[in-house]
Amino acid sequence: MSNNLSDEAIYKKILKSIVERQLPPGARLPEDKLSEAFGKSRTSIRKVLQRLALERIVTIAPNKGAQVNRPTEKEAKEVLDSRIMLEPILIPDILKVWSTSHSNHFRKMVAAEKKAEQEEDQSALIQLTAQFHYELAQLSGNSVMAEFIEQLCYRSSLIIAVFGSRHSVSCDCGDHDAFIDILDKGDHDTAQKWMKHHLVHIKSSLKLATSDDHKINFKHLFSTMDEK
Amino acid sequence: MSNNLSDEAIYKKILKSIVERQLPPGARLPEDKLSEAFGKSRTSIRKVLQRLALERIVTIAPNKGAQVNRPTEKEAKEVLDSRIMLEPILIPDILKVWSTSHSNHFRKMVAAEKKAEQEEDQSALIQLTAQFHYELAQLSGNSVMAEFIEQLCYRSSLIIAVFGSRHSVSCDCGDHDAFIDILDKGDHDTAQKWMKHHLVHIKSSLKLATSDDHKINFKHLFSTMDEK
DNA sequence: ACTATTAAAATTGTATACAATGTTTTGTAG
DNA sequence: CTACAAAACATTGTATACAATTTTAATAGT
Repeated sequence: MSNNLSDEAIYKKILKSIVERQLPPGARLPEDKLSEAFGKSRTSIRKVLQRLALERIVTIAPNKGAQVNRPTEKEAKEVLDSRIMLEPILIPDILKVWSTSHSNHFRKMVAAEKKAEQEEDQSALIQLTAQFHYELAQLSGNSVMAEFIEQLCYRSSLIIAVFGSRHSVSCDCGDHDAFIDILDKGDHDTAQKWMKHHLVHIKSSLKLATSDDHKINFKHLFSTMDEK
Repeated sequence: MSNNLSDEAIYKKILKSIVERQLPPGARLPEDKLSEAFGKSRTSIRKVLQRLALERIVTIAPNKGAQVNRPTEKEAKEVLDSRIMLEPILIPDILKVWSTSHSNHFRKMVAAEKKAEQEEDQSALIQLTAQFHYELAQLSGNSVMAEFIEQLCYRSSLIIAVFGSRHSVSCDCGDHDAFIDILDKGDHDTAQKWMKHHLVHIKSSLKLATSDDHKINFKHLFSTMDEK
């Protein structure tokens, strides 16, 4: 493998592999192996892993090293709730700069999403779906907010990997086209409502335990198990 | 100095010094000196500095090392705009859990703010003002949002250090008392409006250059300078 | 065959060494 | 005295060494 990668390049490669689930939640990330794989010393790798840990993509346990973060239900709920709060607010600022060239750009992205869906290229689909959301956020002109949302999108990818049903991803993209239509019309209110519904839909597609599930009924569980 | 500090403890000490302006924007943070001061190797110090850099408290220029971030006007505007967008949204969730004990806790904090103001303890005042905002955010129950706001509060401290007028901080705290009254009444709408106004007021107290200032009129500048 | 204990291997935590780069000082010429 | 050049110094970048810890494997006893 190419031997002359910057820390930033290594960061992006690892992040991509995680977001696209080549490295699934729970996967261990030993410094040695990564060091060897990228042809750089452990020092550089540690730096990258620590960054990923601060971004909550990876967890580092003392003396046990890094592994891909396996989000809890609490985290899943909080991240999705955050997106539901934030992404709609940015729409007025997005519409202020929205132009035909933006419209074309995002339509191309949706086309790529559909292609990935048809070809069952899960990796590309996940990547493109997240990209749609954070590139949109960038249009708001507030890079502080945009970066925060970008981070939430990456975290969402992990959340869907853990709690998503089989349709959590693909359901998602079919709608993006309709959303661009709304933006083209310049309809603030409808666009905000659409975005909120879109994200609520993603959240509700997650298999989050209801409060009842916390008290597992062992009697019921084991009385029915010997039937199969 | 005590020799057995964890990385987290070092992080907090440096952050505190920056937020309270013992280390002002632009101050250099040489690894050697910090290493010596904390009695730990450069490795630990670097880790802490890199974390602070990701949080935008510090900037690291390649081969030049770390210095306390000196926010640009763009950054100042974006951080304050973000707070104006976010902090009011959390108020409904805060009110859901708001209780007498919370009320008492925050009133104590305001009392401490007033005391710091009287005693002209600038450091304590800055710290308490930020704390008021992010402890409030924590009450929302969404720790993802709360952490983000905490970070924005720390960054705001740097922004006020650079662009603040002399009253940017003290003006700020006189009002916090009135805000608790509103929360006690449980008035969603007024509380949200108050918070928005409060933050807009802080933003407008900053000495941000207007667009005209970008083209400096040197002729005018130097023709009037010899008068004094 | 199974568990507990111990030894071996692998992995992370921390310090340090040295190279690469940047900054300051010193010295010299004009 | 100033401007420029060169050397001395200081600082960061990266790799590596070794200690501390965890994980895995092997062994012994029931």
